[in-house]
Amino acid sequence: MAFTLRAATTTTAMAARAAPRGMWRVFSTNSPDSFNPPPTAGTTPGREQAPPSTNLFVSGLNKRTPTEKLREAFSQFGRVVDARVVTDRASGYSKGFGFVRYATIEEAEKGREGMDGKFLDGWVIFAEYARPRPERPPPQNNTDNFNGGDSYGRQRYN
DNA sequence: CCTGAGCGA
Repeated sequence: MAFTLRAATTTTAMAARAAPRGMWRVFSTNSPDSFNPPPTAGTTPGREQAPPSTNLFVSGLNKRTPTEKLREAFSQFGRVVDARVVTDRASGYSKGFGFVRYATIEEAEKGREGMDGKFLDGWVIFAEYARPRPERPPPQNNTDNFNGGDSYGRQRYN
């Protein structure tokens, strides 16, 4: 009577290393009893979404995801005119988010609905409309910037 | 080389 010693193989954590850590942040958004939505604070300036445009803001990117990877990922839903992963100019590393510009707003909408919440390089990405932003930092001390001296950007406050 | 909310040189 000899029992075959079958070692309880270490079948632990077999998928724990197959997914990045940021993956679980999506599933950990449950509040047991702390369900208290602020009744008086329904609008948070800054967190609101931007109006539909051809420009998309993609966040949640893997910091190692290159621009071309972002482009070809969004190209499945439309014609990407321009794609860019924002990288820090000082170090050159990605900041974890980027921008994708489609040819039309229709394609941008399909791309947003098609890529929002999807996986890219093992990370759940979020796609939303990018806010209109000045191509240049806010006016500070432009003493020689009257109205016709736009030598850097084309967008002005008029 | 970084590990995570975020809107770009």
